[in-house]
Amino acid sequence: MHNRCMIDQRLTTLRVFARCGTVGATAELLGYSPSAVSAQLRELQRVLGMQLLTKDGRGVRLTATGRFLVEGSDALVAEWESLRAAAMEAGDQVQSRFGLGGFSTAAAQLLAPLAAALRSTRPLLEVQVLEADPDRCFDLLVAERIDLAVIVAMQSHTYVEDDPRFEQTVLLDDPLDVIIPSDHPLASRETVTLEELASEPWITEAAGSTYHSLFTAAFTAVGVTPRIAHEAVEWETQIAFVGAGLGVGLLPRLAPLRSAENVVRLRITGQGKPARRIVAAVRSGSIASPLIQESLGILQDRAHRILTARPEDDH
Amino acid sequence: MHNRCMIDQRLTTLRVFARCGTVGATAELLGYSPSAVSAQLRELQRVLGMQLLTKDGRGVRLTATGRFLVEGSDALVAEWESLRAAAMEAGDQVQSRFGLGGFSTAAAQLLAPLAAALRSTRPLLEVQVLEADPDRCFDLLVAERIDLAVIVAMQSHTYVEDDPRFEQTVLLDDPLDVIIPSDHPLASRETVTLEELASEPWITEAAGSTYHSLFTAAFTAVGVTPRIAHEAVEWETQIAFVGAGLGVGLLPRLAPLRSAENVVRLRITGQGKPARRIVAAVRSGSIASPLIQESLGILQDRAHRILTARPEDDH
DNA sequence: GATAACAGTGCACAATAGGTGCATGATTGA
DNA sequence: TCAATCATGCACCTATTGTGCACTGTTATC
Repeated sequence: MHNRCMIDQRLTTLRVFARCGTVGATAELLGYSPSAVSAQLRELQRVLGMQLLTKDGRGVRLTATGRFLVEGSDALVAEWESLRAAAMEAGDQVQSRFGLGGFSTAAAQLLAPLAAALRSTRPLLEVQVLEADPDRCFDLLVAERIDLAVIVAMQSHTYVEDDPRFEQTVLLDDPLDVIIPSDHPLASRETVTLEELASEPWITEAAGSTYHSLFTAAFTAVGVTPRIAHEAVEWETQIAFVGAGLGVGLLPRLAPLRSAENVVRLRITGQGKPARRIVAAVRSGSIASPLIQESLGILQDRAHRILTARPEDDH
Repeated sequence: MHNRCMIDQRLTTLRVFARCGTVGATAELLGYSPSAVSAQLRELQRVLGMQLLTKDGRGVRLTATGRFLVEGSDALVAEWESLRAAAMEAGDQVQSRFGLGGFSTAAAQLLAPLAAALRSTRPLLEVQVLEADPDRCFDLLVAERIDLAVIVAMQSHTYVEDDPRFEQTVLLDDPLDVIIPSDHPLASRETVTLEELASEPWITEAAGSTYHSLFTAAFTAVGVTPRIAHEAVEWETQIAFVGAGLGVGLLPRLAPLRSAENVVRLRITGQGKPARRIVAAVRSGSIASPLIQESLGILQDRAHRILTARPEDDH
């Protein structure tokens, strides 16, 4: 795998390790074997004459020096990205490989169209789309496997909003709609408020999942405590539950209802208009790249079109 | 040759090429064969998807993009150097290899003592000294063959004083002394002025050489036009000429007279006290490194001792 | 204008850096 | 105590990368 980055692969490996914490996970992310990662890190220490790692239980851990180096290298990587982007623009050059990453609905609704659009505007570009959850997207960005990620803005243990390694752009606030069985009394309505559904049995994701906190936030915003009846992992499952009359649920507008039987989607009105914020993330420095800029434009255009589409247009 | 730099070798090659202008010279400087350099540059272009070089006559030349990339990479390299230096300090680590470069007298009078001092204070450090003229020293710095260079501050075609790639520290102003035959009427004097020697036949380096401009500058400062009788390339030759009674000459204090027969060294007094400025140069960013700092200290100490030594102490 | 010198590149071949897979050792939790 | 989890060392292998030489195109010299 040829590296188009000018920063030594071993340093990149160290940076990925800093995110992953274990040699094994680092290897998996970079597409190496654990021994290769181990050897790379050992070699890096030898070459730099620094001790970067120490044994820690059955694993290894960064030393203070190692952490220092990783943190300092953020600026280095950003500098390179920015230089490459500027050189691209200055020379009117074409990028050859472009990696995109995003979580399920984003991949389907935003990245797939983007890839298609880029294929027509830049036939020479080799676009690769990887479906991955937000956390992994950041890992993939650091590992240089992808160049642009579409994620749900949400704090998680491995990610903070103002991480200097990434630059982020808001694409859209994806509103949450309500899905209810088509034989529900409110099914003929155009819109509904959360208060009106306060006593319904709700279907949501498992507590602790990424979207669960979004779910609870939506209700606390309007001062309602929903009764959680069922849990589902995928939207399809949740839709099926609703279709079976087990309860009602929240579905992001981006998630398509497709030809789901017995389920209708209603927009939420009232003070609490829950939404999930969807942002694009790139490595710091690369945002000025023309390819990134074009991609962000296409994504935002697509996002706008989705937001302004009529509720029935579910495809 | 393991690279302790985290910047891709191919980019370093491009940077060296930018200084050398030809593939062959680049290869020589980096210790590669021309084909290897050619292949590296081709590969770099492929990987980055940029055209960096164009044919130019029987050689190749950087494109605008290439120049842009090289210039931009200066900051990148400096950033890395600075990061490495900081990590070294933070982790109290020992550097393993340390390359020194300098022109003849500097190598003998300053670098050799420095290397000796470092060998005792840091036994693990592998010190390498390369004698090279100032121009080549800068090439060697860029090529990462050396880490510190001692040069005579003087404009030349490939070097400008405020090159962002280098950081420079004045070590000493090496005064030029006069050397005259010991049977010369003025030989018993302690000091002399240039005016007193205005009518003597002078021995200097060939016109166009690095030191010739220094020579003429010394005389124009006091409004005297010397009569140049002979030309020599090495100090030893010049001293022999003076010893043979062919004329008088200027000799930097750093250059030792050793056991030269029939020659005495006199200090110059009066308004025109010619000197050559000797500076240490390092890659930008690395100046904060403890090793560099220690070395600069030793060099300056040594320089001070040379300046304050009595004139007779010539060894 | 012929010819020699020079600069860069392509190709066959060789060296070696670097990756894989497995076995091993060390540590933690059940 | 045993199984699970991690890192690492080793033997082996791959493929990246460098070398040497031949070849082409360009410039300078006579």
